[in-house]
Amino acid sequence: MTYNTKQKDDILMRIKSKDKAFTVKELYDELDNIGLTTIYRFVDKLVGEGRINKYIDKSNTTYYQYIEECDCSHHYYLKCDDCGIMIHVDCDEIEPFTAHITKHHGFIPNTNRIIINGLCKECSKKN
Amino acid sequence: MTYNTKQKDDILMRIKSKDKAFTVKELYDELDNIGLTTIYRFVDKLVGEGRINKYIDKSNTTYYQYIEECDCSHHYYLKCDDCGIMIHVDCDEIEPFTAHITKHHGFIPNTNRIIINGLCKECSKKN
DNA sequence: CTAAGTGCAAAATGTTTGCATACTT
DNA sequence: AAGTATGCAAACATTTTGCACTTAG
Repeated sequence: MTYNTKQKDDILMRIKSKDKAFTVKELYDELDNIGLTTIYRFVDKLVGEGRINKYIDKSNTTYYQYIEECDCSHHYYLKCDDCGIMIHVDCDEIEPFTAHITKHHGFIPNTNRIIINGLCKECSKKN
Repeated sequence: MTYNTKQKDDILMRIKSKDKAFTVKELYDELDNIGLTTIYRFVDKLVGEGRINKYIDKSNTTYYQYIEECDCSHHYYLKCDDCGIMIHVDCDEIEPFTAHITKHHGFIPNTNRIIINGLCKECSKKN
């Protein structure tokens, strides 16, 4: 139903190796012998499967970020509005909050994709 | 330094009247005698000022959403991955969580822009 | 052998820029 | 009057599509 190819392997490996958000163009420049179209199609597929996040910044650039496949259901991301870094956090403190949302607001949070925007330690010092 | 114009008033009023995310095109179609460029420029400015959120969905459409100017520092949004609705919630339960992030992770959450993705009541019933 | 995937070139879409004109202060 | 803002048309960048070809199962 879906075939494994060298291209997909290469793209995914590259994506997994990144510790911060990336653009399609970046990926394209880093990978050899892989067409832009292929990257768009595969990246879209991963977004559809919820394996990577997609977002857009002020300057209208679209970024993607890989979502670690971890067994923990208590993780979230801290994304700095200033430098753009995305910090993966794994801690239980989010539990009471998500539990509250489910119970009182009837909303089921997707714990794989919780992103808290704000200022990271370094950037908050600078300002 | 910055002039008030009918166009800006019209656009802002329209934005404020919306209870869900909107696109630039939508705004353009609803407003009379305002150029697309003007809308892009003004909306970008609001994004820069942190008065509206900008995000992109799977189908590559860019959406904007007005951030209510409320004095409360305990609010957040619940955004449904399925139907796209964005629910504004104002409740204290988020406090311990954001306090934890500040204290233990040295990260200062922007409490105006916390968005929790997941499934709303209606959509979770459907699935 | 068949279904799925690839990649080019072309098309479509969305966004930004240059510039002359109009409006605010 | 001086500094901004507007809006058109053109330029630009990004993303998608059609299609012939290749590859995985």
